[in-house]
Amino acid sequence: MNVTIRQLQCFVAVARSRSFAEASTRLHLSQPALSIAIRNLEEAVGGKLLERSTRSVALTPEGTQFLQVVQRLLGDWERSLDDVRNLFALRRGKLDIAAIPTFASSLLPRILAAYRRQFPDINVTVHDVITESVVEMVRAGRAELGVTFDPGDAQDLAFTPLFRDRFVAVLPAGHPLLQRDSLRWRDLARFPYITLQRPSSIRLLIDRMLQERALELVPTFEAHQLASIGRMVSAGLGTSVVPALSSSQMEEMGAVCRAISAPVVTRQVGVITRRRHPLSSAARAMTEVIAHWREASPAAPS
Amino acid sequence: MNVTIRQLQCFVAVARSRSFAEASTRLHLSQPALSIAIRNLEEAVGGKLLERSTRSVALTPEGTQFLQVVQRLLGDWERSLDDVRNLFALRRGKLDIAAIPTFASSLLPRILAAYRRQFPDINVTVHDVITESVVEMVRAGRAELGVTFDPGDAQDLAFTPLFRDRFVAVLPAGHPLLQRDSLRWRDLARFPYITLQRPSSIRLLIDRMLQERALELVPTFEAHQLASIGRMVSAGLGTSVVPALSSSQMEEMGAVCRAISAPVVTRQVGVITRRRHPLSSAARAMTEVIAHWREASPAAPS
DNA sequence: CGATCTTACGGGATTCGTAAACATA
DNA sequence: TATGTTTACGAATCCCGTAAGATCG
Repeated sequence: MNVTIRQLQCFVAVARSRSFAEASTRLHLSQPALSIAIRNLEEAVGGKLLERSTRSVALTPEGTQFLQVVQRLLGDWERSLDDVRNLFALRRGKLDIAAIPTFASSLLPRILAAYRRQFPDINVTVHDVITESVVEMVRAGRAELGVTFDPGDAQDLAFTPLFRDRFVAVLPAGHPLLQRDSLRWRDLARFPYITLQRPSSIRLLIDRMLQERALELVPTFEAHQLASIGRMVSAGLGTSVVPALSSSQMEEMGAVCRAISAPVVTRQVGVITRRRHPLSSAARAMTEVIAHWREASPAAPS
Repeated sequence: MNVTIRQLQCFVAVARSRSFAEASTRLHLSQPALSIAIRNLEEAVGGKLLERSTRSVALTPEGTQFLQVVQRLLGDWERSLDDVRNLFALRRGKLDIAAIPTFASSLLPRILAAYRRQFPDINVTVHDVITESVVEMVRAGRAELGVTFDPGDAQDLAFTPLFRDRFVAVLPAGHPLLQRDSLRWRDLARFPYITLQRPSSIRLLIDRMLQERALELVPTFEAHQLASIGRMVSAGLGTSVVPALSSSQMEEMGAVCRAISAPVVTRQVGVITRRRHPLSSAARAMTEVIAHWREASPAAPS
């Protein structure tokens, strides 16, 4: 004795047109089928909702009251169904992405533009935060996708590699080392060295590498932001090493970047998501846009 | 591709227990049937609502949002269904009755008591108003039932007779006419006569009768209310003629009633309802209580 | 008598339950 | 391997449409 949404729609249609015949055509249903639908509904609610003679159809008082609430319910239902369908059809929705600043300010804008072209009605929020915060936000579910370095040991996170980001030297314009196309780490040791403060993940990575190779670069200046470093370098305070992702940002500030060989230090950049937490359609679409972009430019960073 | 209320209940059950197996027992359904129900629902909304592996069931972001609205919708639906069922089962509801004051203050209270014993949760409002207002209120739908005289010519009203109400003479205690058990109209002509003011329907009925019989009763006093007449009579100001329905009221005030013969003047009292406007269950139950009461006391008024 | 709702009945689709296959921790 | 979901399939149920019947204006 289960009531069906269709039965409610039938009831509303008959109540509105005050005629079984007219309502049945409007519902694309035969008259007898409509009769039975109403009968079953009345059986389910325990009484007559419509008083019908061969020449007239009238709502009972109970039917009048029921009609009000059913109309509201059906309206709510239609709207809800539409909402969730729009969500799946990517005609609506929102997406939170956390990304390290170097990525957020270099490659991400173009990806966002492509995404927006394809899904103009999805609201994307970018959180450009430090590596640790990217991981934390994805873990907490405050961002569905995160772009950062391989977290490696995280059991609850899935990592999809995008590319390897190399470290490059940054030098002020006119610096003597710029005579050469390619530098080695030890070349930098002869000049004042500017670096990010701990506990930046970039700083940690470089320190660990230097220690392993028994190299030494004594920081003369330290800063929090890559932008600050770029300004300090271009002001001639010294040299630095930054991810290639940020080289265009550096050069905008008047500094010059050079690849470093011997050894080539890279870090794996990719997309992290929560394991056992399915993605929204909007997020899945974003991963696909990213994958497509990655495919189109395999050697992504300059 | 029609969504069923059952499917929504299935979805909520699975989402709550995060297990198809547990939900299926709770829904009194086999596991496969539940699987298929969810699959069909997902097909209808256009995407996955639940991400399921053999060891875990998790809501997708769209599923999470959908769950919220579906829970609210189902709650509203259950409540609405309960409401209308209670209405039909006479466990809730309201009923407006319009009745002429003579009936409202004499026989109606006992009927209301019987009704309330049987349906204690139905809220009954009694409108004791003059005859014309009874008809008007029923016509306007402000009262489902009306107790009054036979309206006769009304096309849009149905009249169910209850009993014939006779007119009786009212006299002060110790009045000479009280020597006799039964009076005639012309006996009253020798005494001061108190009557209701026009256009009371009682007054009109009596006037018409008197005119037809070529009798004459000149009013010495006129009043609006039967209660006033009772007081005036018991104060010895004169005699009057009132419906037998109000005789107990008269006698409470110290007046004495006597039947009038030659001729016996009666009026048909009954229940009026709107034609082509079905009654609520509460109103139908009231008509049945009234009919039952009528059957139990065929010669209702004293 | 005519328009309209209801009942009767056969066909088709949907849904259900049992049993087997499948997948992951 | 063991638990839990999905697929396969036969059976029951439900729903629909056509045709005949009933009823009120």
